[in-house]
Amino acid sequence: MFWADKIAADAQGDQVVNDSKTPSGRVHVGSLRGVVIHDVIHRALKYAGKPAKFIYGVDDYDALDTVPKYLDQEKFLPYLGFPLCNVPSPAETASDYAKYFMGEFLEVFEYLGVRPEVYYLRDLYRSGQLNPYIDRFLKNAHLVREAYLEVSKARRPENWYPFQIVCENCGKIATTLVTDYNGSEVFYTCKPDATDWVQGCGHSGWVSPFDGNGKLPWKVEWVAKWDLLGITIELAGKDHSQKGGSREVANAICRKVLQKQPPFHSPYEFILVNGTKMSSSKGVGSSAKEIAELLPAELLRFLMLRTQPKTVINFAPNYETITRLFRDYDGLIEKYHTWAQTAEASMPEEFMPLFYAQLDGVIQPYHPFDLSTLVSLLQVPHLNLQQEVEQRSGQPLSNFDWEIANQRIAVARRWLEDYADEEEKLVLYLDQVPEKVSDLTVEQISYLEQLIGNLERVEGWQAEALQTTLFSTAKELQMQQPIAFKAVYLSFLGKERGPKAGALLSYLDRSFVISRLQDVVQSHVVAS
RNA sequence: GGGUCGCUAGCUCAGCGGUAGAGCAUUCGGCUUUUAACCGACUGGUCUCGGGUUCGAAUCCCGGGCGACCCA
Repeated sequence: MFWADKIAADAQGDQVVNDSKTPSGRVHVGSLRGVVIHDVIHRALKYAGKPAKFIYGVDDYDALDTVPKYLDQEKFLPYLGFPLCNVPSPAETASDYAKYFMGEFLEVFEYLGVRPEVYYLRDLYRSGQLNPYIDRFLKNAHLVREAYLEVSKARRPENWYPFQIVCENCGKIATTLVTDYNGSEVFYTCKPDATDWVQGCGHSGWVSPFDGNGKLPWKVEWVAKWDLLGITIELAGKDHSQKGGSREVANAICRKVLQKQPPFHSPYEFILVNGTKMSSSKGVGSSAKEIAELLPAELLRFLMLRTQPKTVINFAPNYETITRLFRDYDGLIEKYHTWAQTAEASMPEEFMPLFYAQLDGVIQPYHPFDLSTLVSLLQVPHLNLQQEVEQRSGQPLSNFDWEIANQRIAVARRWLEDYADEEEKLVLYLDQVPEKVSDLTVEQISYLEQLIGNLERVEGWQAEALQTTLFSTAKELQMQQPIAFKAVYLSFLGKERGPKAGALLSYLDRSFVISRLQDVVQSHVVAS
């Protein structure tokens, strides 16, 4: 059974699926894995006929702990340690920092057809909804300390309380330490040495912890959210899921203080780019937004779904990875199409990743056109792409087929522009003979010699005629066609393969083509 | 130093107690014009290693190696 359906099958009663994110900066594609996983679990629940809802929390009461390098350091450094919702927005399009970056992320949600109910922690705190939990955790601070000690071996002082006040004097939340609670107010100090990345102002005093004056530490806050919102399913990235890690601490707090079972949990793996973890602070890899601009939504979902949550996804936007992704997807579409015509009862499991990759839950078959071919065609000069696509498809294309084809053309074009490196692009050797021609065999050289003569005589200089000449010359010498074509490609591209040779030559001047071929033949004579 | 997850065909992955699978690549064959693109076929694996449990292990248990990550 597909992993999400398995989770759905085991669920009893009403389900609330939750996921959350701290909007501390630009979001990486790796963060989408959790989003898609939770979305699919939610869909699987509904598919299984179980009542379920999907909510998404924005942890905007967390502190700004670093200023991302793509932002104005001078402007944002003074806000280090502030709750994210109290930091100004980098642009006027949003009211504050948290909304700005979350807004970017939510655009990607929309693009991917992920539509959870989004809630902001600032609202939960300021509206007083979390007040009962704040009171309870403060009164049971000893149990929270116990959980930390038992699970993560972290010893907290006897007067440590699980709460952080937004300093009334300097506005920071990261630097304050609560050391007492009298049932309605806490005593806190904004400590200069609380963290090694920002200094507190030294202010201290009694203040109410309620109605947004501060926040619970996030492992505790997590538990409060679970209970307040009735969350029953929440997975977490592997980083939080370690033994003694934050999720386990939260589970222990949940059991000790609330005496309730924590939600269903299972860890999921990262998405690596070129073998390293994506980190938004290091700026390695591609942002969710950038990848969403490259890949159609279904393909991006498919990327995350075809691999089980516990397996690492290695994603690099190179030729190999990208074309394989599309090929696998299109292959499944065709297979599904064949299966759907004999339509039996339930969908085989192999189609589930495809099914859940759809935005609207309907798989609409189409006549696929290979992405790698489009990448090639786009690099052939003077080519009528639409016409070429139609011709090669071998059947009339429907409007939907064209929609998909045009989408793929856009992907191929963007990939060539933004991601392809020189090795992956077509490079014409205009000024010099490629070194690789030394690989040519005697047979291939004689083919080129013969070709020179035939090309000098060819009427006009059109792609079709040239293509015919290439073939007929091979036939004259009774050569295998691939061997002949390789000789041509090596002479102009330094590679054994290339786009349609006739079209390639037609773009070049006859005199250049002939003199190049003569140079190649000559160099071979000299070398041998 | 401790821990979590992973390791299956060249590559990407499925299988998770009952005779090792898919796609792609490779190879071979075809192609009087689909030549980075078509068609057909065949290859290809002591399932990371060593023990154990079992009638039977890729699948469960223990230990080693390697990789990714987390905590110190």
